[in-house]
Amino acid sequence: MAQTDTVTRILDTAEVLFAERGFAETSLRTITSKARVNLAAVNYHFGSKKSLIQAVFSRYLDPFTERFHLALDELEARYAGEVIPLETLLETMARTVLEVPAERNSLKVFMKLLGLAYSQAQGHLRRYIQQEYGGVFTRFTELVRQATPQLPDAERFWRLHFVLGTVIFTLSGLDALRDIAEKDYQEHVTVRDLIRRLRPVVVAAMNAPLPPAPSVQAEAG
Amino acid sequence: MAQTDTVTRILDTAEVLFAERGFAETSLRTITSKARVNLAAVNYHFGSKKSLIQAVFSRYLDPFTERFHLALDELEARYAGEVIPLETLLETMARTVLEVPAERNSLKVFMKLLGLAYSQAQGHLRRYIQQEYGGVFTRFTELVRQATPQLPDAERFWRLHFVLGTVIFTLSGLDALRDIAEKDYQEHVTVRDLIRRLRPVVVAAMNAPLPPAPSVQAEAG
DNA sequence: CTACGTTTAAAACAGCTGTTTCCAGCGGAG
DNA sequence: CTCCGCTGGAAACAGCTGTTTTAAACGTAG
Repeated sequence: MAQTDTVTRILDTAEVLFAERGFAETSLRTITSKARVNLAAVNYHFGSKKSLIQAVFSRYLDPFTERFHLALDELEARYAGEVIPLETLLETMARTVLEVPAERNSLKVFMKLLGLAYSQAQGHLRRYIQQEYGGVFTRFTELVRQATPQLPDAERFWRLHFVLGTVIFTLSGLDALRDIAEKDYQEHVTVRDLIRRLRPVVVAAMNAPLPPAPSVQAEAG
Repeated sequence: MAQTDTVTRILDTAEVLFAERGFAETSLRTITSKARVNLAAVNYHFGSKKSLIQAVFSRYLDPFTERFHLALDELEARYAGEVIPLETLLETMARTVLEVPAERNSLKVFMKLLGLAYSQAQGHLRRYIQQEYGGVFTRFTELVRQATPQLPDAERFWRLHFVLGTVIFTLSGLDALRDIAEKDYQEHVTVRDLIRRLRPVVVAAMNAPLPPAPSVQAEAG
C-alpha cells in the first residue's frame, strides 16, 4: 500500500496549502517537499496540477454528494409526498456539510477550498464542479422550491445565492473573523457556534418580505 | 500631462485584468502590453506590483471613504442625536457604494476587486485596507450598534459579517450568476435590481430572532 | 526469476515572473 | 539654452514555474 501513502500524503498536504495560499500561489515543489515525496510524483499520479486540484475537491465532494443524496432520500421518505419544511432542508444540508470533513477534522479547510473555488480564476475548476456535482444541487433547489411556494422563482434563485454567499464567505474567512471576535468579545467561536448563529439569519433571509416592484428607470450599463 | 496618461492607463488596465483573473494570475507584461506602455513604467511609477495593487484599491476607496464620511455627517446632523434607523444606514451605504464607481461605470469591477481582496492570499492587501480604511467601518458599525440595541454585541458583529458576505459574494460573482438567471428566468439583472432584492433580505437578516443559547457540548477542534 | 508498478534522485527543459538597467528621445521650466 | 521628469525600446537579470526525462532502487505478483 505504499502508493496510497504517497497519493494520500500529496492530497493531505496540497489541500492545506491550497486553502492557506490559493492555487496559483502554491507550487508543486512546495507541496512535494512538504509532503516528503518526489517532485515527479504529482505528475506521475495525477497527470497535472489541474488534476491535482480537482482530486482535492473530489475527495470532499464525492462523499458529500453521496451522503446528501441519502439524507434527501430519507427526508422524502419520511415526509411521504408532504412538503419538507425549509428549516428541515437547511438543517439537513448543514448536518451533511458538518459530517463529511469531520472524519478528518478538516471542516475549516473544506470551507476555505469552497470559497477559493468561487473566487479564484481557475475556470476549469468551476466547470468541473458544475459538471460533477450540479445534480445534487438541482435536486436540493427543487425541494426548496416546494418549501417556499410564496417566492417567485427568480426571487428564490437569488435568495439561495445570497445565503450561499453568507455561509461560504463566513466559514471560509473564519480564522480572521474568529481572531477579531475573540479579542473583542472574549468568545471562543467554533464552527458549530457559527452554524447555530447562521440558522435564524438564513431562515429570516429566505422568508423576508418581497422587494417592491422595480421602478422604471434608465440605468447606465 | 503625459505622465497622468500613463499612470491612468496602467490603473485602468490593471483593475480590469485583476478583476478578471486575480492578482497572481495577472502579470506586469500583460498589463503593460495591453495598456500600451513600457514594461518598466509600472516599477517606475508605482515601485512594485504590490504598490500597483494597493493603488488600484485606493483609487476606489479614497473617494468612497470621503463620501461615506460626508453622508454619515449629514445623517447625524439630520437626526440630531436621535437614533438613525437601520434601513437608513444600509441605504446610505448602498447609495455611496453605487455612486463612487458610477463615475467610471465600473461598479462591477469594484465589487470583483473587493471580493478578491477578501479571498486571495495577498496578506499585504488586507493589512493595507484594514489600516487605511478601518476607521470609516468602525464609525459605521457604531451607528449600527445604536440602531440595533436589541442585539448582543457579538451577535451584531457576526450578522454584519453575514450580510457583508452576502453582498460581496453576490456582487463579485455577478456575471456568472447573471448568465444563469437570464437563461432560466428571462430577466435582465442590473446591479440596482440586485440591491433592490438585497434590501429586504439584509434587513430581515439583521432583525432575525436570536439563536437559542449554545448547548453545552464538546467539540473536536 | 522475471516483470511490473511504485518511488526516489537528479537533472534538464522551456517558459514566464518581477525587477533593474542602459540608452534615446521628448517637452516644458528654470 | 540647459536641465529634469516622463516615456519608450530593448535587453538582461536571477528566480521560480509545470513538466519531462533518465536513472536506479524497491517490493510484490505471476
